[in-house]
Amino acid sequence: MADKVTSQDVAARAGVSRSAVSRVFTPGASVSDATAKKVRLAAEQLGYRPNVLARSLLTGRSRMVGLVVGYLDNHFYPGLLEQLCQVLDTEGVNVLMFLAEDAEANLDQVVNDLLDYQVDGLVLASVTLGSTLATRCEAIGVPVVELNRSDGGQGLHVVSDNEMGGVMAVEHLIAQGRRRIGHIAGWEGASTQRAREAGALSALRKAGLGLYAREVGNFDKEQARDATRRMFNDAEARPDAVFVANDFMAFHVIDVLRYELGLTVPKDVAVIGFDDVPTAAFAAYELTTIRQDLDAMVRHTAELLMGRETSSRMITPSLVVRSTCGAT
Amino acid sequence: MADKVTSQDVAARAGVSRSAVSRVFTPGASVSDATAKKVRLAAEQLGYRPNVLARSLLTGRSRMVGLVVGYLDNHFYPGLLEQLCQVLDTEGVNVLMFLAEDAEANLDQVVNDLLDYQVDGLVLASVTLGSTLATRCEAIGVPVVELNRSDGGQGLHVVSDNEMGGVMAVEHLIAQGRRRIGHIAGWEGASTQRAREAGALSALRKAGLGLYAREVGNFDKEQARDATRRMFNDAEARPDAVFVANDFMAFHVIDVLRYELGLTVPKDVAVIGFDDVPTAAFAAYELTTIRQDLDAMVRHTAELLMGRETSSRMITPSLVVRSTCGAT
DNA sequence: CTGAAAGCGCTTACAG
DNA sequence: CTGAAAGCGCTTACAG
Repeated sequence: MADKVTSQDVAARAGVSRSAVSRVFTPGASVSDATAKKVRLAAEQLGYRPNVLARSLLTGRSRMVGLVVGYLDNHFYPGLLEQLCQVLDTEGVNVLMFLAEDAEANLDQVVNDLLDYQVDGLVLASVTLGSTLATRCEAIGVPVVELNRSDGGQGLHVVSDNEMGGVMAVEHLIAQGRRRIGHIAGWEGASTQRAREAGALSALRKAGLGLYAREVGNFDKEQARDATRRMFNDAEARPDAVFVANDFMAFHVIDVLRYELGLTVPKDVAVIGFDDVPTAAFAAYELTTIRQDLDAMVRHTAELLMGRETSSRMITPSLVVRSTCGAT
Repeated sequence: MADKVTSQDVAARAGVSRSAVSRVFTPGASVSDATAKKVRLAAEQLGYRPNVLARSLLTGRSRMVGLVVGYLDNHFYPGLLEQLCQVLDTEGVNVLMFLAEDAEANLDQVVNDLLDYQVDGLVLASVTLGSTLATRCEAIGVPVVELNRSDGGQGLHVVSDNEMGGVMAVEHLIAQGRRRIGHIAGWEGASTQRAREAGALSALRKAGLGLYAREVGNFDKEQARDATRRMFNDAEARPDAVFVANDFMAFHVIDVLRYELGLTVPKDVAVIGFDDVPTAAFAAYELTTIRQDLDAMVRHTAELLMGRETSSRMITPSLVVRSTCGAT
């Protein structure tokens, strides 16, 4: 194992000081062309690359952002991760990943770990920070942005206008002639869930309707299936439409409706989801859904992290019509 | 913004030296209970946490591993990422993410970036490193393991026995009575593709058959769809089965077969995929496939990174029978 | 433009 | 068990 080559080595070979070497690798520092040339040559020959960690110790900036995400099963999150990596890459910052499986449970532990790495910022996808830690992050000047969650009224958050999305979903169902509209909810602790449902309820109210049925799927595969079974077990009085709180659950809802209960979508029951993950466009589903503008969400998140923006934002979602909500 | 609290601050408050503070936070160092207690109390009160970056400078270990992955659309990779994060977390190491969209193109750049962060190891999921960089990584003692790719005969790699998988796939098709077997290939530059196809061919040969049709889908959604259209455009002479190089393409192949060409799966044509991603189990697909043992792959990768294992490994895949390959 | 010096926050032999 | 000292690899005022 070769010795690590340091700025000292490069300096020696180039016949300059370490300061000079450092300047050559610091954009905007003042070095003569001659010096720069000598240094770059020596660095090249030696295979020298600055140690980012050592630099961070001095500058106080690590050029890393911590991302904590609850789970990756819902393809919304890999998409988010992908976009975030790309956008941050253009800023020269990397993503330090953290999976908080049991979500809120050990989140404080996770965030502390991340903070120990001196991350320049934190993005919490679908998880919410306790106020103690939030205060601490603020104290040490680390911006934390909640993405797709907006519980703490305090901190920064970037979310879709989920309530508007709920309204759009139900209005579409009603426009298609549906009247017996059910809702399969996600985790009720999530602000996204509450807002989506609130929107749905207000659209129903406006139409002089109420929620025809309601079950909780907790954003979980099996629970969504069970919720569907319960909601449709009375063949006489079943809903003619269901607004599912996210696409991930909607696929399972459709599978149960079609392959277990023998119902036809959309003829017997219309289904609408939320997110517009890639699978929603698959011919086997052709899921009508409320699209979250991931691009705008991630872009604003990056601006917040970079400190070029300082306020939370609500992103406007849009209706994507596919075949699962055809007219009766 | 509060001043950062350092080990010096804690030492002062606890009335000990910085060395003592350091030892308290170094597992296995010798400190008296009394000292430890005083230090922990002071640290607690001050909200002190060791700076991992500073520590890394000394120890030469950053406790970060770089992961570069080509894309996340294929759900195989988010799954892999998830498992890797979990397993490495138990070792106290974090994952520094990097997306190499245009794959092999700027990979060297990406790897250099990662190396600048002093990562303790590198895992390349489905991408392959140029030999120059590979040598450099070896020189500086950074293990690099190729996961789900095994081109460089040199370095460490962890892959499924893809050839065996190809054999299993075709043997299953034959056992179901299929004889006109087509193959929709992935990217031919990938070792995984070549091995899977080689296995398929050898199983066909053994049965006295040849490949009935072949098209290239390049592991891409649209290309897979086009490949399917080309392969099935002659209604008289179409294959009665198709082995698709991965599940991600297989879903699109099935969609085209069913919804564009009006064929029935498996009655008209049997389909078998590779990977066993979660969507394969969805009722809308019920895709028969060759499962890669992600758990074993990730576990071995971690062992290699930790230096507890030193040799490459081939993991045995398994056949998962679902309804897309029913008998004729 | 350039170098000597101090210092980022921590760890680790070395004495005691 | 404990502290003083040196040092990890780099950057940044400060003089020149």
